[in-house]
Amino acid sequence: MPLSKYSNGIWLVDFEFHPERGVEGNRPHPVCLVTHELVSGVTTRFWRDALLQMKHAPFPTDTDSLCVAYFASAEIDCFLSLGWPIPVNLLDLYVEFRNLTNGKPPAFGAGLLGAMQYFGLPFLESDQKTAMRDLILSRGPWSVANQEKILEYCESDVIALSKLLPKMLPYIDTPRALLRGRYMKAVSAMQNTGVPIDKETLCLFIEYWERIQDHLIADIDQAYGVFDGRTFKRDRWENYLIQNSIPWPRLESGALDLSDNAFRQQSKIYPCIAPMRELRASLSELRLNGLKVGDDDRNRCLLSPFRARTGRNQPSNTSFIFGPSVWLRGLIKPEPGYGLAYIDWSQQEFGIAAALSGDEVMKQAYLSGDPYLAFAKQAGAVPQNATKMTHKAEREQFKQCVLAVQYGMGEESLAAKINQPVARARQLLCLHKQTYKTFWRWSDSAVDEALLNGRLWSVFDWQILVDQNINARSLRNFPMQANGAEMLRIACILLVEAGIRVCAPVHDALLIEAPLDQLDETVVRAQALMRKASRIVLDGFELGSDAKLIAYPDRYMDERGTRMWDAVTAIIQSQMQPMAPSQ
DNA sequence: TCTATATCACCC
DNA sequence: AAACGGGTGATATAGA
Repeated sequence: MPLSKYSNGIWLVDFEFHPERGVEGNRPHPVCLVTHELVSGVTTRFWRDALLQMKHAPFPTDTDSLCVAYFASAEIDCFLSLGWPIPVNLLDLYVEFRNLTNGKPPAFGAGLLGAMQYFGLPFLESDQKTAMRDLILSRGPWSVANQEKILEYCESDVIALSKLLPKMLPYIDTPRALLRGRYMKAVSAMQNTGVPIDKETLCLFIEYWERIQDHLIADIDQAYGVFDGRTFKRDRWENYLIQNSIPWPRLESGALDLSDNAFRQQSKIYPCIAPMRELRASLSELRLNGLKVGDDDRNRCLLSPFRARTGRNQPSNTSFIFGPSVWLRGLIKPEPGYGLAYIDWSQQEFGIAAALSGDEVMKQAYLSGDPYLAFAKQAGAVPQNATKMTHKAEREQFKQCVLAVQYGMGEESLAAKINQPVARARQLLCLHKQTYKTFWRWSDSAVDEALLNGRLWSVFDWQILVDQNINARSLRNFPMQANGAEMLRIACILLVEAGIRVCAPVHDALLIEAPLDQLDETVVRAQALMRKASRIVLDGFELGSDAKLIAYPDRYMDERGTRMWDAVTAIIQSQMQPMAPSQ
């Protein structure tokens, strides 16, 4: 990577910060900044009061300078909090270290400490780091001595970075690294925007959840007697089964199979099981206590970019509103005067597979607008004039077959999924192989490539290092998932840079926000940019998208969750009634 | 009583 | 060895 072109310097930066008022979900409150210019070797420290006086960063952030950080979205979050212009060129050594070691996890993790250790560089002990982090999170006020300690610590990270950069340079592919850096800026913008949440209802759910559970259990468990409070007891369930002479599937380990799947199977034969299945399904955890909602009622959390091996974001399920069950997405509600849109690419992985494999038949299926039905037609399983309505069952089976192929599923699992004999599943998989021969050659070649050369990579070179015993299903899936992640990153960059407020990325979808009078027009622009992102990743092949619009005062509602949402809100209503007079 | 593991549920 | 890709996280139970 040539650094000489950056005539205004190479600036290594690190902020220390804590969430505003200590509330997770709030924007960061910068405490201090240390910069180090690589060529001159000059290090400069800035405490918060100095930072607040500045209208822009205390170093050049134009096209002729390079800003370098470790997990740069955090640094950019601080830029946004301070209202500073964002650096044009951003290099994130965290992202590059993840890419360098992806698939072979470094002994000390992917943090700065892990990277330093990996390259044989000295570094601060991790317990010292923890102590310093706690000191910063305490939010002060700090004594002069402690301020000095915090600055010292911040500086030690910047100096570490200055040692790490030269070691990593030989492995860094500049244009791609800067593209990933651009994504980190978009990540920061999305984290800064966040998802608007109906906090009132959120608080009601948390407050009433145990009462709702007790209500449901009291109703149903009297016929079984297997609950101890809110806990389902396996041995009591076993007793119930013995007493009622009901056989039950077991796991490899000999334990009862208590999955919903087992309950579903047995419910068909023993209808008395059904109510217990319903109860267990509705009791599955609420998990809302960890949701990070700021004082302005917006869900903000670390999106954890590049955490997954395929390069996907991997935010915490409890912190992020898109983590828990879909019915809880009803908590997403636009602010007055605003609307939201959830835009997802249509059959993204199928489209990626078609385009990158160059399978013309598969591309044709994608372009038909209904790949699953098109597959059934191409395979000769339904007439050419078949529709979603006339051949619903066939379409569903061909759809499940397509999904099965994407995940590398075998015939037995597919058979179970579609509730058909294994022979039928085998036939479907055969039809896929016969219909999409070019795709299958491409898929085979990914496995060969990985085993031969030890790595696989996406179009912009997100790589995975592969050892001999990795399973072939992962390898076959990697090109689809990793390039899907690549496409999402490009879309985030394009939308954010176009000034669209992106609330969150969801693997193959984006949640965006706009004032109500601009919502329709913003969605049109966003969809155009998402098409553009697909062309960039797929060498001109275009993927379509579906948009679901939500206008204030409506809330987001996923059709899969409507039933549960209505049931829960009804119980809360009934529970609240007796309290009404006192309010 | 605390921790580790297995199992399960959920997301795309 | 398993045979559904990539994940996070809660809970029940076994074990220290």
